[in-house]
Amino acid sequence: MSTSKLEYEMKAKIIKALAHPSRLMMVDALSEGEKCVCELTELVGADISTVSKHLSVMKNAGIVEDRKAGLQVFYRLRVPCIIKFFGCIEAVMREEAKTKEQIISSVG
Amino acid sequence: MSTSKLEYEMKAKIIKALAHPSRLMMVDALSEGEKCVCELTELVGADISTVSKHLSVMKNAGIVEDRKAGLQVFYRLRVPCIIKFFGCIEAVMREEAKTKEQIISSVG
DNA sequence: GGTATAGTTGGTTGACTTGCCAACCACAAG
DNA sequence: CTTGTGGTTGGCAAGTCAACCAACTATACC
Repeated sequence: MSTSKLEYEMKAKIIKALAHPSRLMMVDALSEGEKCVCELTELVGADISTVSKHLSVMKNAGIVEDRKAGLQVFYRLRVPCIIKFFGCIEAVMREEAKTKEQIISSVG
Repeated sequence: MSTSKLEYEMKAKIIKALAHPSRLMMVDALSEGEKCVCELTELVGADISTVSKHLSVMKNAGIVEDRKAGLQVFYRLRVPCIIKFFGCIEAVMREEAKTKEQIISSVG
């Protein structure tokens, strides 16, 4: 089952949309439920225009969707499994920590 | 359980190392078992120096590890769960396809 | 030693990303 | 209709990334 080049490009676009500390922080927050831009802005501590752009990157990638309510815009995860993905990323980090430990103990 | 800014940065680094079509293609190939740089070069169809740099990005992020055997260097996945991650990315793509369908049928 | 092969590293160039400010749009409430 | 608030968009400066070529390292084999 060969995967086409176009498909890899689409996947890369989605993954790229997750590949930023502030965006990860927002996704983490959104895993608890929808949040307005103002809440996310306070959370990440950046300019609201910056946060808005981050959100539009993720929206464009299909990771989040929005809903306007009065003056506020609420964002939520469109595909909750994104959260599980983090488990594997943490596994990579644990592996790395383990390797570093071994290096340190072999030097010590 | 609040996650620190540093932790988000580390996770983002790992995710960023996956966020490229050629690198995804290589990870996919490596899920079948280790491959030498020459095989991966042929697979992605880029200059060998480009492929080598992609691999070093992933190695630096802890995604792959390498092993030298004679003239060749073999790379393999360090944390196989990376592959499962793709399942979720595909879910995002399916959701997106579904939404587009709805838009098209509502227009038609 | 000399030569060939497999990879890595350095350097350059063009393209993309990020973050902020400023300007703008949309809704709500006087 | 004006004013205020919440978001978005445009634009710029700084930084990062990707691809190739060229130069280099490392191993193998003669």
